[in-house]
Amino acid sequence: MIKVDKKDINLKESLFSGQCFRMYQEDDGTFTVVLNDRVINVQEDNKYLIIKSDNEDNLKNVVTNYFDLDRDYDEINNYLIKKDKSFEEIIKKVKGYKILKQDSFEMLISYIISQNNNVKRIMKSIEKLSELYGSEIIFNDKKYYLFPKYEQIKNITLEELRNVGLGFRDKYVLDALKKYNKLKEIDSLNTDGAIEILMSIKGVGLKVASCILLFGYQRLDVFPIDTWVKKYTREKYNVYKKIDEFYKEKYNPYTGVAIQYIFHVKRNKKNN
DNA sequence: CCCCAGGTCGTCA
DNA sequence: TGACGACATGGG
Repeated sequence: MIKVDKKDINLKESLFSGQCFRMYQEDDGTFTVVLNDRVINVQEDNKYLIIKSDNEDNLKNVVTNYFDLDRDYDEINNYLIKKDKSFEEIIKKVKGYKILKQDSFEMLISYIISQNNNVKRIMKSIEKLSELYGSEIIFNDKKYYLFPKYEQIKNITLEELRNVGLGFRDKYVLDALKKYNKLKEIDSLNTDGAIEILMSIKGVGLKVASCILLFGYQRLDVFPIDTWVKKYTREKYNVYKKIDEFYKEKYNPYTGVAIQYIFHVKRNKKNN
């Protein structure tokens, strides 16, 4: 077991905000999250995150990195407020929400699966894929399955993928695997170049590419425009077209964070 | 049964 | 460019 300073993170808001698909709230109020290479259970008090895991190697760094605890969100928030006064209200509502640093390959496949799909079924599909092809982890006497590594599914066939029940998205996943090696260029590319490479994968459009870059590559300037954000932009600013340019000018280089805040507020309102 | 899901593709004007 | 239906599957 380890303890880390939780800073100002709100665990539940960050985990259950649609960016992550491998989190579970336990009956005792703690959260279990399947990371890239291990399973963690997180309990929080006022000041600390108390972490247990099947693998305690380097655990403090792993957790600090995953929850991005070392990033100065105050600086980002102040920047957004300076750019747009209406963020004072928004930030009050989303305080503690952070963009998690998730695995890029997992995000690639997960967000391809997410298209025209609902969160429940997305989670189920990812769970199935992990069960069939990922590594098994035993933690607290329970079995968990890590999201498969590229090497574990690179030779998968369309027929095998059918068993996962991805619907029409299975051929998109296959194309992503085929083009996997090209994605290594992403780190050396600017935003537009990175988006272009991702969109060369069949089934990856602007929205999915943006999610992959924001959640899997921590490109905080990249922002997914979805139906919620479109609605908000229409209602608040009376803007219908070129929404991407509109926001980029307003909030770069933290447009991704800004749009996530807006999305998060909208979604919470719906869930009440 | 019909509707929808954090979209994208193919097609046609 | 822009609009529009199809797309697999399961939950409401």
